[in-house]
Amino acid sequence: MESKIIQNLSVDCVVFGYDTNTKSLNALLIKRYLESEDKSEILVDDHVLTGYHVYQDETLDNAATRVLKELTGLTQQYKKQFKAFGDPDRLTNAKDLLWIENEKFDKRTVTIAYYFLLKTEDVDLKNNKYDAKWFPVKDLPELGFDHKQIINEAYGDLKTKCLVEPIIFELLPDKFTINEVQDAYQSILGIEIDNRNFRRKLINKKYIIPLDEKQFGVSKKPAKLYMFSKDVYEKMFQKNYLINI
Amino acid sequence: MESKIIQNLSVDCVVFGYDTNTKSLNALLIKRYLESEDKSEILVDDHVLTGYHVYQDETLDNAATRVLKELTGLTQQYKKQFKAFGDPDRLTNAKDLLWIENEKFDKRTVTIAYYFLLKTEDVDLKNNKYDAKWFPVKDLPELGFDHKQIINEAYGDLKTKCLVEPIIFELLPDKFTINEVQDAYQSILGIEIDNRNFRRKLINKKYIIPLDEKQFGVSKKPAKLYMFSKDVYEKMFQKNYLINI
DNA sequence: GCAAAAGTGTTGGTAATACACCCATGC
DNA sequence: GCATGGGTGTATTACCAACACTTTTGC
Repeated sequence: MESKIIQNLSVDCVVFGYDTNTKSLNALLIKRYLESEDKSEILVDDHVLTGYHVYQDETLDNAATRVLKELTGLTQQYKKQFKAFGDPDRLTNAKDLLWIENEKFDKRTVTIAYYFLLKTEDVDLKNNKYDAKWFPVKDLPELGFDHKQIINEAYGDLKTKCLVEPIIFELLPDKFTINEVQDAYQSILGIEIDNRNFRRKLINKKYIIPLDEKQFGVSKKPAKLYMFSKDVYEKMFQKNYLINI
Repeated sequence: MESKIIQNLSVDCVVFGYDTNTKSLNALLIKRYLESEDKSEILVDDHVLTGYHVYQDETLDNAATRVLKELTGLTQQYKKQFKAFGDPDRLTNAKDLLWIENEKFDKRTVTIAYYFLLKTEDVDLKNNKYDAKWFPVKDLPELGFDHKQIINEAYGDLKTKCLVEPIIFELLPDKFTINEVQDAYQSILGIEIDNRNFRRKLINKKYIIPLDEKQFGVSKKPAKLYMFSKDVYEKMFQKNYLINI
């Protein structure tokens, strides 16, 4: 027995994928395309986030996880519910109205927005049934609904959060070099960091574990690899209560 | 013409009020009371957050502001939308079901939860039409629905946020003493802070403005008063990008 | 004059910043 | 052997943490 969907409630997923090679934070978007009935005219041709209605018997978190799995096959990624978007006019520009009419959902739909953190390379886009593609967060295409706003707010939340929580490691491979971490911070925050100071700071953390391994297959001097220990991190931060206003 | 409500969507407001005298962070709760038809039996007698359904033509933020105004008369308080709660079973314990039947709203209602920060003394509870009362966050009464969870998550968010943003001043009067700030931090975070270090730290901030005024009407040595300048604060923090993981 | 809370200084350690060159490797 | 990115050290300054007594006031 299929469960029914809640007409006026959806989840939307901002899927952030970081690409270590291009040093770019990307968002995964799907195509929205609609022709007129006689196919003479393109009515809608832009991109949107993946999302879907919430089922009657489903939690919000599960709905988001389901949508992510449907899109990427992945299930265990870092997930955060970061905001609900529910303005009465959030779906009411001309293209959106056409689309809604076609898809038959409620003009006043509230969406619970999540973002996911993962590595671009973890998603196989070949044969993706939604024709999903990565777009740099700093160079987004035309977006339907209020999805540009949703992505930008998610990005803002991510920037704030990565200053105080070690979520940068969700965006990097399990084994990484110090410079890769630095590049990720620089790219995401749009700042420059002094390499010597950054190395010292990171290497001194007990939860940054040096490995007896180096990169291979790189065309220059291979760098030492490290990993992040969530266990060590969490044990340390029973205490950390530093007021920093 | 009255606008229609959205049956399965509500906002709930965690109204935090800090009491400078008792040094207690409180939440404002209203009574939920229901008798059986013959009045022989009390069916429901506990407390809940204030909340209400969202109207069709209303933003989520406006719904929350409306609910706060209805309850307290206040309109300009610090407000944060912090999470949506939408588990299918969030309103399904026995008392909640009785209540829902009586009030005729949807068992599967998603609520967008906000918290507000203000001073206990700003709210006049005399003649409050909802019979609202303050309860210390650390000593909550029996609560209906999932409202204990909502309050606790709001409190958690507040604790995190007051470490990195100057929202503590939303909870204090415009003119405050250094010790009042310290007391507020200690009470909210449940920590002890060294008074000398704390004073030095705070007084050195350019956005903590010393006033040519002292307390009066206190029964011991009156303390110097300060105020917080949001303008100065915001001008400073164009830059502050310190990674602190 | 006394109870209560306000207010005050120093030291040692830790962490942030600023800054420029050598090194190891693959090709 | 050379181009590329990896890796290194020091001095200065700023902030944090620990710690106990004196001062001012209202009563």
